[in-house]
Amino acid sequence: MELQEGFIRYLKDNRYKQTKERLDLIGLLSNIKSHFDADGLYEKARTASITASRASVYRTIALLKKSGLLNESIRQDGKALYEISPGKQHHDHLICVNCGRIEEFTDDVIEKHQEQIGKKYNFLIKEHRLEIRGYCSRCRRP
Amino acid sequence: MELQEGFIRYLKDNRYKQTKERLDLIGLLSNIKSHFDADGLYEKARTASITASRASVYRTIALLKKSGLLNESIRQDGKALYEISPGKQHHDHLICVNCGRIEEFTDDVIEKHQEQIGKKYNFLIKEHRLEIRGYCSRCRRP
DNA sequence: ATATTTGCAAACGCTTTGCACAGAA
DNA sequence: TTCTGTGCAAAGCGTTTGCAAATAT
Repeated sequence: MELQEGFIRYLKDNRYKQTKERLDLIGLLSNIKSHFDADGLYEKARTASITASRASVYRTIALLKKSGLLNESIRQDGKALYEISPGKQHHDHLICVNCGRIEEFTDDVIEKHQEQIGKKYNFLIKEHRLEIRGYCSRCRRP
Repeated sequence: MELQEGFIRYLKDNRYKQTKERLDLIGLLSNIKSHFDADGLYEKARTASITASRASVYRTIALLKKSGLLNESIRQDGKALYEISPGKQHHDHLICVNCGRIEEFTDDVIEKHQEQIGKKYNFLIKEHRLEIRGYCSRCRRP
C-alpha cells in the first residue's frame, strides 16, 4: 500500500507518466515480501496476465531504484536480487548455500561497530553489506 | 614464490599439465599484490608478451579457485575481482565509491561476533563477506 | 499535440564452451 | 602415442538500448 502510494507520488513529483505497465508492476510488487529478481517479476507478471515486456520490467525496476523504494540487496548467480525498502530498517543477510533461502537479520553490535571502523580508517561510510553464507537451520547436518 | 610452488604442486597432485600458459600466468600473478579482474590479467599478459588467450586466462583462474590459491573477493561493475589467498588471513573490504580504491581491513570484534549470529540463527557459517562503501581518506570532503 | 514510454530485437559486457589443432606426458 | 590444454569464434547469460509505434498528459 505504502509502496504504491510512494511510487505514484514519485511519478507525479518527477513528471513521469502513470502508465498501465508501471502501475501494474508496482501492484504486483506490493504482494511480494521477499527478495526477487527481474526475470522473476517478469514471470509473475505473465502469470497474472499483466502485459509488460522484459524491457519495461527492467526500466521500472531502475525507476524504483532511483526513487529509493527498491534496493538491490545482493547478487546471486550473476543476477541482481531486489527488495522493497519502505518500512525496513537496515539489515544483513544469511544465505543458505544449500537451499538458497535468504534470511534477514539486524545486529546492533555490528551496526555500531562499523562507525568505529570508519573512524579508524578515516573512511566516510555510505553503506555496507554483510553477507553470511552457510547452512541454514533446515539444511545443516545435525 | 609460495604461490607458484603451490600451484605447481597442485598441478602435479591432480595430474594437470604444466603448460607454458599456466606457468606464465602464475608467474605474473606473483607480482600482483592487489585485486585484479580477468581482463586485467589478460592485458597484463599481453603487455608482458605472454601469449595466453582470454579463454586460457579464465580457465587458469578457475583452476586457481579450485586449488584454493585464489579467492573471488568482490564483484565490481559486473566483473569478478580476485585476490591471492596464501598468507592472507580473512579480511573485509572498504571500497571507495569515488576513486574505486579497495582497502582491506581485519576486525576482531566483527569476526568474533559472527559466531554469535550463527548461534542465534542456528546457522552453520561457511564464509562471510563484509563490504563497506563510501569515501576513502583521499576522496572524502574535508 | 507532444513528449514520454512501450515492445521488439539487437547489442552489450563478462564469462563459458565446442571444436579442431597443438603440445605435455 | 595418448589424452589434456589451447585458441578461436560462437554461444550464453543477465541486462541495456535504438528505434518506430503506442499512449499518457
